[in-house]
Amino acid sequence: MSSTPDLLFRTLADPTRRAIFERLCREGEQTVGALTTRSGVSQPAVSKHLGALKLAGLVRDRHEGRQTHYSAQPGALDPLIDWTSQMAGFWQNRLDALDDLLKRMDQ
Amino acid sequence: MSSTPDLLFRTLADPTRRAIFERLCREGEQTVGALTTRSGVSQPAVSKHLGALKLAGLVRDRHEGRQTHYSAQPGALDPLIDWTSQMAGFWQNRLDALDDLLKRMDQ
DNA sequence: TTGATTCATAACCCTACAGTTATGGGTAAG
DNA sequence: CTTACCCATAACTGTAGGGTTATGAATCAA
Repeated sequence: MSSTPDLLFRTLADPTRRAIFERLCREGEQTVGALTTRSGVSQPAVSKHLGALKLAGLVRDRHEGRQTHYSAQPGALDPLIDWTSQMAGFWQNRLDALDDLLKRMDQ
Repeated sequence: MSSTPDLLFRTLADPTRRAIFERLCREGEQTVGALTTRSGVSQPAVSKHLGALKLAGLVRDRHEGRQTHYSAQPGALDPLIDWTSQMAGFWQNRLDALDDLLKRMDQ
């Protein structure tokens, strides 16, 4: 059902890249120039990060004249949410099993 | 409230390390030797990954004789869950704002 | 047309880190 | 006591990838 979160984890692991994605989530659509401002890195670096984010399906790009607008892609984090709840579910199941065991030992 | 998910993302970005963590979640407590089996890498590599997972608070270790048992640490993924829902919340807010705008334009 | 602006790509450097083998400390077994 | 086993650490290597500068393609302005 849910696709592998591998690419998602690798893409979001870099702090600079994750910060760019967070800004797009918080403030909405941005041009590359706007994103470069206060990103702490050069414009080519930002472009590469945006390329990686796009490859992971985390952002969309929209060309308008000579500038490119990027925006966060809703739903792209779903595999991440699925994975975390699955992991959380596993130890929950074992806690339940332990609970059952204790109950059976009790009686 | 929620701590930075930076270390969590970096730690879970590696596929081998994430696979070890998944196994601990699915199958419960495991010794290093058991985890080395079918991990595809050497025992020292597994030990290093377990060290990294422990540093990120994702696993606990329990010493018993000459072997060390590792287990997934429940709740360690909470910052990750917080971060994702926060990001999801941001674009949800903007969708709501857009919705409001459209309603006001409509009347 | 010329010049300025915006972004993407190329080419390169350098560091972080995942992997390895070698080894030692601690514990159980003979 | 000696041997075998389990794990952690040290030391080293190779590579993936994030950073840079340089440059070109495309668009807008003068």
